[in-house]
Amino acid sequence: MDKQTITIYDVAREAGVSMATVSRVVNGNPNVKPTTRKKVLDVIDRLDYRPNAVARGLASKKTTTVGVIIPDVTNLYFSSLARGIDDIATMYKYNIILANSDENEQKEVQVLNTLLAKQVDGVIFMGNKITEELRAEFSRSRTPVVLAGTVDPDEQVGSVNIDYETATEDSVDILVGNGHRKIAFVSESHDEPINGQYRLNGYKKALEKAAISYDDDLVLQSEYTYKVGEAVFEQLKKAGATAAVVADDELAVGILNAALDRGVSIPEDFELITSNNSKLTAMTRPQMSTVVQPLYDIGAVAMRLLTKLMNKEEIDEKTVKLPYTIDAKGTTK
Amino acid sequence: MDKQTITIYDVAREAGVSMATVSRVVNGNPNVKPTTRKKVLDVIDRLDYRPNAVARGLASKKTTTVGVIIPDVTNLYFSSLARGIDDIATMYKYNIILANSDENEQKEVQVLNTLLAKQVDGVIFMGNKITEELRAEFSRSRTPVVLAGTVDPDEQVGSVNIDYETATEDSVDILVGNGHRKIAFVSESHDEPINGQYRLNGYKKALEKAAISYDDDLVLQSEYTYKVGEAVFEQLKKAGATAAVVADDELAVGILNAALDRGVSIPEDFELITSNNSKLTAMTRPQMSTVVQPLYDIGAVAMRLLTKLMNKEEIDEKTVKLPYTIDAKGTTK
DNA sequence: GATTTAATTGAAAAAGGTTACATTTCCTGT
DNA sequence: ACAGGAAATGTAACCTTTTTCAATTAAATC
Repeated sequence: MDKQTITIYDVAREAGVSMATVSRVVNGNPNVKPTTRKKVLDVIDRLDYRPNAVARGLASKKTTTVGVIIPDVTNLYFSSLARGIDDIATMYKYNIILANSDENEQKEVQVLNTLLAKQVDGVIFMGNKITEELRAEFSRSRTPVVLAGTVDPDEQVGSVNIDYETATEDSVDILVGNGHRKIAFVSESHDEPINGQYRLNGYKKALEKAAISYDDDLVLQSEYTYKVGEAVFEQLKKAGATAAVVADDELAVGILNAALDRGVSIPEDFELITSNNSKLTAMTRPQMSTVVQPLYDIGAVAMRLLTKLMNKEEIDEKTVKLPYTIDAKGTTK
Repeated sequence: MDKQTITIYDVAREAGVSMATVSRVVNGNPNVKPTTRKKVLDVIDRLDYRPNAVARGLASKKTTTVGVIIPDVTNLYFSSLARGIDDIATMYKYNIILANSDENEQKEVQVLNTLLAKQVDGVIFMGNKITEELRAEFSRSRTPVVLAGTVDPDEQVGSVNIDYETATEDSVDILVGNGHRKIAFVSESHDEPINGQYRLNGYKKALEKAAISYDDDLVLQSEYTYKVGEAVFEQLKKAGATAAVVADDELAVGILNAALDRGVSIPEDFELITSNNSKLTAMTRPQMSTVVQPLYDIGAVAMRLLTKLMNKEEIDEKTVKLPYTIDAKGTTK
């Protein structure tokens, strides 16, 4: 019934040339006489021929599609990265297959496998921990992978991020400078190197510099959601914290609001620095002081790096660290 | 060098059967003798064979991939829909190609075309206005399309949304009930039927019921971003508005903060009802009163509807309206 | 044990392109 | 006018599956 899809054969026949020639003009191959090109182009236009990307992908072994594994599109941190990724992907004529993983290791592996089955030309992974299984899949397939906003201590694959350690150190420095001695550090699980290794290290270093002894009660592991803010704030108060560095904006807003709802003045009674500079940080009152990560750029650069990898271009540095700043807004003095 | 990709041929040879048989066991076709199945399965396991989805797509004319056109992943309204879409897609073994359109008509058409070229089995479109060109592409291709959070007055394609007209009417009713006579309506362009037709109608109806005459100065068209909130609020004050119904959460937060920053008490001096119930509405102080749209569900139901369409199942109703409620929180009395 | 009938399996034709290689056409110089 | 090389075009193999249809094998019937 819908046999009306017209193929390269039809064009070739109508134009009186071989399909190879049609293929050439479609792909912009210069080895075609201008008059022939015009003739073919006219037929393509008349027949409204649209090349079948699947067939093309099979024949050329390139799908111009990259897989993007994201914990949750609904999280502004990740969606900002994703936006950067997609824009650059579009610029280089790639499409994005986006898959939510919920940071669930099983889902991650499964999703990666279906992406590879679909023959994506590359993969951008956002998450936190690179499990052994994941790493194994990465190297088993010859498909290039770039991590965005994610670190792999082993540096096996490409990655783009910031220096989380010094960013956290800088944040704590500010709070120390404002006179705090009971500074909390709130992040997701320390199993994730980005938290348990880099950020925590930065936190410890800053404490050390200030000769403040490390207090386990001030280091909290919590999921990154708005609603746990209340509970976290309670814990912070119980531990006697007077300031906190928080690794996620949404969580930070939860903590901020929990404080405000309890009549705590911010930044007078409690100071807060968050880590991502997603849109949210400007939307609270007071506005949140934050590490300014170039979110969009992290995504964009990751995608750009991936294009190079897919092109087998020479790469000077597989791991790129983008600069960050710290924007002291309303939640710090 | 990477000729190590093993195909169905390799499996067939190793297992001593034809590729047809391998294909059958891979696809769970019951017409295979159990012993043969086991034999093939063993080889598949040993060789770690993974079917090539592209070849499969070419042969079967099904890619188990759907295209999703989204204005901006970074907007919580849309990303919430997207999350619903992806979850249901995953449930039905589909993947999502996500493409940002920026609500740019040209981009929309272009993106749709590349999605169709990639032979997606279906398309979910989020946007606002369905241009003629877009509609033409929709019907030219035989690919099923479902609109999510988007209306097509012509109801040519499937769509899932809420009743924007009554939702807006209800919102205005509340403000009227609170004694307001100068109620503003702020949305994006009225060229989009969802605003210019449905919401505006609801707004007018409510005014009429309350015998309030329509005042053009109280009806603003603005882009949906946080940063224009300031300017919009200024306009609202100038027009003498004492309350507003806003069609987008991010914009509403902008307006709210602009008011607060100017020392306007909310809801005492100014009331505000927003429209999407994205996460944001809970994050402001005061929390925003809002139309509660089942965002995730709109996406989920849209995707579910699309699976039916792709399956050529009988559909009772191509247009589904999900229920909404109104949650009067802190920005209304 | 011969026939039917049903269950398995295989051969080969798609599916719609790309591309290496062969062939033909076109120029240029002599 | 013709060799020689470049440019343009065509031929056909290939990419990896699915799927139709025919062929084979096994099971069932009397």
